[in-house]
Amino acid sequence: MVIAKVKHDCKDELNEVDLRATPARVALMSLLENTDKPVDVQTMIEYLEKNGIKTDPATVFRIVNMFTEKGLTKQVQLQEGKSRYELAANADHHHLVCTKCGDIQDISDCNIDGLEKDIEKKKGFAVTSHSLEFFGICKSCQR
Amino acid sequence: MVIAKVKHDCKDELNEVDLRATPARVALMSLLENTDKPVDVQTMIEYLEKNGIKTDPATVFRIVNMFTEKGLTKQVQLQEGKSRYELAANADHHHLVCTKCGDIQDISDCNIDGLEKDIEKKKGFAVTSHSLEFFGICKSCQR
DNA sequence: TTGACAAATGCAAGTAATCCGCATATACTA
DNA sequence: TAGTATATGCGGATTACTTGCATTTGTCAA
Repeated sequence: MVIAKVKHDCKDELNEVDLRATPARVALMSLLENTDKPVDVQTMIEYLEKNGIKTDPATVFRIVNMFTEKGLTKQVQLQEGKSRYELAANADHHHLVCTKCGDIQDISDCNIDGLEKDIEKKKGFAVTSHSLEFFGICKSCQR
Repeated sequence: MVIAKVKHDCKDELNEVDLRATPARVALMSLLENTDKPVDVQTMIEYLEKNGIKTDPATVFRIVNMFTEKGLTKQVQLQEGKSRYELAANADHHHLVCTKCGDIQDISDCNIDGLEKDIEKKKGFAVTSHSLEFFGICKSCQR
């Protein structure tokens, strides 16, 4: 059943958005489904290599751009000078970033929607997305 | 009096944080004081050149890093793959970024503080800062 | 099953943002 | 005004990311 779960085959998600199910894409979808924080490209490359899938950075960048364009993933920037990616389906949350150890936790229940509506009304600005991240020191780094 | 205002001399701010008042630093402080949206390094370089102040990118990066370290400025990232900087004294607001024309507007009155307190209580995470940005289409780009 | 073709990939080269070391220049201070 | 710590300029390096092109590979129809 674990197998069944993993093998539920990310191919379906890929086919749904008209993307061919190549080994690298399937593996990356699976990585994203089994990771609880946004993943950077370096980590993706290492994951692929560890799983015997030959690749190079250009391809991985193309893949995540394509995923994001097709709405499978969401690009997240946490002031690191690089991007991370998470499944769009799981993206209804925000992040707590520990500036000491780099750990990333999710938080939900932010009530930003009200603020968005306000903005639309007051500024005539059509909000399509927002980013909200908190930076600080996590529990364990506080000793 | 305009002169007086501009010449109120950013040197004071610089001296207060133990930074020497070099031409580039003074000019950049003045740029930041007279710009209503966060400024990127490219713009700073062009500004300095336009004002006859010879410089190079490494120096400007060093200056903004120093400014930020000393608390004069705040670094802002708007998903552009580069940083912008604004005066820390004016930083009690967030941004509306138009993904069509690139225009940036400020918004204030966000009430995030309550959420921050929640996080500290629930997660034991000591929040030191947060970033909140909205992306969408501005009034004029909507036609 | 297979063959054709569009779609992906690998590689090499290129760009943009940012940083670092070191020698020189310069703002402040006595 | 000289002395010194601090800034700067320059060259080179790094990292994230992109692009062009030739080759490979999913997919789908026969």
